[in-house]
Amino acid sequence: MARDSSRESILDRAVQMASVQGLDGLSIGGVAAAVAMSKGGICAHFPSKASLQAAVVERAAEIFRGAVVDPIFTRPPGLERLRALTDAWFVYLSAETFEGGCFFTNALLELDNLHGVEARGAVAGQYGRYLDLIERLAVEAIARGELRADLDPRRFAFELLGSQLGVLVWRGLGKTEEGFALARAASNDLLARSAA
Amino acid sequence: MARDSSRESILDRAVQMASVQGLDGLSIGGVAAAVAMSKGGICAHFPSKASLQAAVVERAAEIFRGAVVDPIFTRPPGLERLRALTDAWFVYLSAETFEGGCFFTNALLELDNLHGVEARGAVAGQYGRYLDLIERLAVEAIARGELRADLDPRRFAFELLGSQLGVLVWRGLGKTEEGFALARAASNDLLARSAA
DNA sequence: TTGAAATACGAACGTCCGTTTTGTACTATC
DNA sequence: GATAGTACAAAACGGACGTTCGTATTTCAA
Repeated sequence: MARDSSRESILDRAVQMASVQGLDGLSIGGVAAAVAMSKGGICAHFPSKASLQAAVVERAAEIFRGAVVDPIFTRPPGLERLRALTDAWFVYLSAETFEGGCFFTNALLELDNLHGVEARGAVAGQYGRYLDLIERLAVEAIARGELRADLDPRRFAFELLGSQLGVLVWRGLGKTEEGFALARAASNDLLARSAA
Repeated sequence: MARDSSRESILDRAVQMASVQGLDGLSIGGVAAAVAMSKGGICAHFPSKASLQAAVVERAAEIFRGAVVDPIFTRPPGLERLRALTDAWFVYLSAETFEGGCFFTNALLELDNLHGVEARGAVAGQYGRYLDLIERLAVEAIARGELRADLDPRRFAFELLGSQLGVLVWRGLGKTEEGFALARAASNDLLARSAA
């Protein structure tokens, strides 16, 4: 098997497993069994577990960007692009892009106290970029006069994220559909009362 | 050492460790070292890891009730009691009642895909009870005419929880104080626009 | 003082972990 | 067709895991 395709297939599987078991709970032996390889074969591509974790976070970021971030830039800037982001996130979750739900929220809350895991910084960095993106979209919508001028874009991002986090909790309770309904209602309400 | 005091000291330490490392990441050897006992000594009190996890969840629930739930019933029912709950939750988190943040949110998102862990149901049950409590407090406030009659108490609980979840994410990003400020603002805004 | 129960230690079991080393197919180049 | 290099398997390493068991210590009642 060609080097790159093998590496990619390992990574794709490892990302899914990490989203379920956690980034720290990921095991080389488990990944090896899942892709029908030996542990040694995995270690040939990733010299250490930490390097595998780092590559998994980077791959998960690519998947997230491809599913949620990149598509919205085909839409016109401002409120419409902001709405596209919220829609894309709900699709991203309901489509089970990651088997374990939201890879980055899981990883952030798993690792936030584990100072020994190298990938922790990368996860926090990706998460921060996502929140900055929401904030930036809000700023654009304000500048275009589509959202209230006195709106705090940081708080807007906080509240929008809150709806998404709520879905994840409802999902953990086995009430995913109710969670989506509540989150859509909350998001729409947030946008409505933020409108200029 | 007396049986009960030993068991309690093991549990108290195990709860803190589980809030940091995760309920699944908890190890008997680690707990043993933390309380300066042998692994065998731990196993004498908890015949299996699953039984330790179950006891940890139950102990964590007691701690949570003691810190957040019970105190609010000294306040008059309705809006005041509801405000007391939000305040108590912020204190509960900022006081690091659990070293790892919010034990139950961590555990819920850790275990929601791990169907093999027995404690998963107990965690979800406790979480559901908390959300039901918020909803019930909202219903009472509505009945007393303090919150809008057309308010959906379930959505109110969803949005209030969203603020609390947001703090946990901000905490994971190393911006705990900003998270508290945003959450307080969001919670106050939620209460203001829900007022009758 | 003796006997029994409670309590915890310490060693060992088998399994899985991450990692390293060795062996072996295949592939491409000369 | 010999050679070099890649891609992976297989096995072994020390260590940590959960669990079990035998034994020592303590506690208390008879």
